[in-house]
Amino acid sequence: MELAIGELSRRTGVKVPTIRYYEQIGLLPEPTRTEGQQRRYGAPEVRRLNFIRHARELGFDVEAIRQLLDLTSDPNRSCGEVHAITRTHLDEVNDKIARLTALRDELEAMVACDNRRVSDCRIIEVLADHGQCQHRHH
Amino acid sequence: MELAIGELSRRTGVKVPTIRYYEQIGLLPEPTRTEGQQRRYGAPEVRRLNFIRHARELGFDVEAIRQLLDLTSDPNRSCGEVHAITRTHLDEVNDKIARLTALRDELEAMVACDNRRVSDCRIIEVLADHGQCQHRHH
DNA sequence: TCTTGAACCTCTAGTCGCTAGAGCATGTAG
DNA sequence: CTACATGCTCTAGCGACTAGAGGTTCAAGA
Repeated sequence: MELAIGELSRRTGVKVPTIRYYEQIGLLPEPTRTEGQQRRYGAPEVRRLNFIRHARELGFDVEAIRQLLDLTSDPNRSCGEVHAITRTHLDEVNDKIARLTALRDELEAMVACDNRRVSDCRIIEVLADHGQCQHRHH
Repeated sequence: MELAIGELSRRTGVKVPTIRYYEQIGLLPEPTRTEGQQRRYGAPEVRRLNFIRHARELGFDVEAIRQLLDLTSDPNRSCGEVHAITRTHLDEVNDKIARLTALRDELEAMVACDNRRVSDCRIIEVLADHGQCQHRHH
């Protein structure tokens, strides 16, 4: 399987310039090239790039992804190191889920209220109160 | 209540330069100033800034926040407009929750595996496989 | 009242993670 | 063997901050 960069892009949903950017910052290894210097990729790059995309969408920054990728590329390394990295994210992720769930409830309430007035919608209040730990529930 | 910018920062968790930046891009109104040109804020700014912070943390971009803020500042406007904005985000939010939940399960599995080898951890595989069938474009 | 220093001011420039465009080269399909 | 979609490099721009230089203000303590 020999994929041009455009085909890799199509299969992963990552834009062509972004793929080149990832190569530039060392997230993707330098691929083989044709005589005319065009990049050619294989199955491992598809997997790696899919991983990168999903990790990015889920809020991991490039440095964290780099660490995870480095760790897993050496399969003899102890899981404890991955533990340390993932642990940090686990709390964040749980926190995000909690707040997104609260937000979803509010958004659904707003979507349902449709013909009424904005003044009846509580989204602003609820969001503004969050950090205060004072929000009354409805 | 007359708050200096540093006090507003402490109460909202938004850094001082970020507050000035929000003013610059029009997310926060220009506040009153002292004789010596220092900004002074009141309760409404605390609320507004808290709203902005939480909305940002939950992934709303500045333009969306601006729209929500504009809409709600005119309480006679129909909820339908808010509906349109929130509706768009509702799908994204649900999608994020779903993928974060999947990630959390994987992270928890990894954290639990501790002493074993990275090769036993499935996070890379799971994340790499996620978008294989269908990807949503935002 | 005066002094001191933390906190304020403006302005410019840098960061991260892309994204777009110019201008030219390659490679595949007809 | 030619057309032209796709590829290449390079530079510059964007969103949303963040950091630093260099100077000013304000409030608390002597």
